[in-house]
Amino acid sequence: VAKQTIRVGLSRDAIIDAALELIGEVGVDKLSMRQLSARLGVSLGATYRYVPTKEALLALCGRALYDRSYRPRNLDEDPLDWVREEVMNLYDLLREHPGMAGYVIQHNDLVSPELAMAVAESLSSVGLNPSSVRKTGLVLTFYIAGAVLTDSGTVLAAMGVNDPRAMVSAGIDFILRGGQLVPDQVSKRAIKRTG
Amino acid sequence: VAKQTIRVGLSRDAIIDAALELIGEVGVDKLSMRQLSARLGVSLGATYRYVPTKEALLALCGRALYDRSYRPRNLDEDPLDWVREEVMNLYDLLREHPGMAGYVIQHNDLVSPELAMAVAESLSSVGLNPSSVRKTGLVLTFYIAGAVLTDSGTVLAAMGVNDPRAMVSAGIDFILRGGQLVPDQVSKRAIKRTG
DNA sequence: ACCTGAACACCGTTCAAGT
DNA sequence: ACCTGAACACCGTTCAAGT
Repeated sequence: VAKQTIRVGLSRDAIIDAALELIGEVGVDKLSMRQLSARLGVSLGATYRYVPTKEALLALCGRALYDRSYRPRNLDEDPLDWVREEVMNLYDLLREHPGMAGYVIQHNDLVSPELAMAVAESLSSVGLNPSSVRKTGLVLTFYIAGAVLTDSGTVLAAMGVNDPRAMVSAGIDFILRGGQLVPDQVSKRAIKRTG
Repeated sequence: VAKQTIRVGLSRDAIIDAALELIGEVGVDKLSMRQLSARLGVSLGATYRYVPTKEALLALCGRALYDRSYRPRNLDEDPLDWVREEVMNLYDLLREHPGMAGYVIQHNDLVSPELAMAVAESLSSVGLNPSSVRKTGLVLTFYIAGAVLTDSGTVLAAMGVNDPRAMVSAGIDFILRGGQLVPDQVSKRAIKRTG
């Protein structure tokens, strides 16, 4: 039978985009290489030309999600505000792609180091000493991981909270301020920008 | 052919134990119902008599892990010490069962509510007001989730930490004390047991 | 060079059939 | 009642064959 092979112009980026789109609809668990190839209008083997394995594809998707959430900090921007916004961006994106959060954190070479770096940088630029940067950064990084990983909506609902996003953000402030137990004047002095 | 069916005495608990054992060896990803049945010396169908689905089995394993980590608090025990130990117990168990952490948190009806409850209870018994209990509890819960989920060893190594377990524990103290930014006398007053 | 589609070795799940 | 093992519908991955 005569059958012409159309030049599809497939690319790794196109595959990642389609994968994230599909994940947004059905979640990571139900993503299959066959379904993905079908959506791309391409045979199964074609997809495997650009992506060595499903695992690798998911890693690429995780990285893509982080890249999409990333916005460089403006020089005149408060570092802590910036961290807060970065985290909420990632939070929203991960929530739009069910199952990616769990995947992203288990392969923590993806976003964790960069996030931790950004957090540490912003903390030290706010005037904290190295020791405080380390400890606060540690707590903040794990807090973010937990808040972003856990379906915080469910957990927070169980705790009587009805606005997850606001509450997660409040938790960030809590940590950045060194905890609610701190008297006001202390936290203000510590958080106020130095420049 | 003559073939006798031996009474195996299979049970749900035996299946969970074997599953956790297997997970400890190969991780959640490579656990298969066939391999599990083989280890139990039982046919595939037999396992499905006691466990409706693989998903359900994993949920049961998550709960079993939490139950194993749980130790009731002694009346004369410092509530915060108890929380710290509980968390580290769970931390160790999850680390011994690769992939369970990610699973446990995604199905957060498993351990999160009880952990959050235990945390909140111990915080209020230490003398914090309801508002502080909520905020500290929130942060602590997500921190624990993150610390336990993330392969903290890798992340901490990237941050120049060489003893993950101690560092995770230190993070708990950091939160319980309301952060390192707190002057000593404040944290001591806040953390000192009331009784 | 790029793509197809059949094939392989596995899954999770079900269910008639055995004792 | 409890268990078996074959069958079904899917996977991820590979690779000869086509253009």
